[in-house]
Amino acid sequence: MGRVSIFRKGSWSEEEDKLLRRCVEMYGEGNWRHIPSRAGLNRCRKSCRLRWLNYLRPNIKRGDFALDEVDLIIRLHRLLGNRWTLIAGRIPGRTANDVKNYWNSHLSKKLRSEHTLTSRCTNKLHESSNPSMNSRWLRGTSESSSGHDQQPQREEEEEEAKPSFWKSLLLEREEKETNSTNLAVEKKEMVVGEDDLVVGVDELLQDLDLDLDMDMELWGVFGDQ
DNA sequence: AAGACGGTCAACCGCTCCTTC
DNA sequence: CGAAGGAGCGGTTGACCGTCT
Repeated sequence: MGRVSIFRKGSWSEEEDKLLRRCVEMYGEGNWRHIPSRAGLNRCRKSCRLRWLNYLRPNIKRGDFALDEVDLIIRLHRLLGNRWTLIAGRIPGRTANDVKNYWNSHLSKKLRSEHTLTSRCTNKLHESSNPSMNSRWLRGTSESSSGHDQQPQREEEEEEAKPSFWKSLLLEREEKETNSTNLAVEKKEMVVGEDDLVVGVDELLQDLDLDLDMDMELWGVFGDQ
């Protein structure tokens, strides 16, 4: 016999938002068990918490992710994996849900397509003295190239400044492709690109040293030293 | 113009971790 | 020390919206 939830589900109304915001401002965050009744909401505590954290909380940034934010997400994801709250904690105004959604809808796809394009790009890298400019994905236009190599577009955007991390990402991926795809190589790759990563996440390492030390040991990153 | 399709994002679900007793 | 309940997290879903055919 299935139990029917007594709580309301689905999208939040403005009135519910107002009640929740007022309640949290009055009683503070935490104690989510009591929030629904205090606010007069027919919502479960989880729903209230999520709504507050992802939508109502002050200083939440909305809209597109800036380039440096994307940069940070990629770097942190390489270090932390899918620990979205930790990643989001390093990006002011962004929630774990935001980061997770952005990763799933933008970055994972980009990295996947990059994965398939890497071998092609790699060949060009060896031919060219200015390798990173040849791949479409580096310009953020990694749509399918319909099976055959396209002529490099030489439009004005060709000379647009390219974030250096894309270059390093490509080179790191190349390294990875060349070596192999197993976990051992993943670990090695962490070491290869370590300088770059560590510079980008110094603060994180300070804040999370215990947590990360554990991760790094698990991944063998510091074990090689 | 309209239906199909794909992308995005808010919200839910189930699991794990943490705290308290 | 173990059990129970609460809190938090990541994965997944589904509705909505824009674009394509």
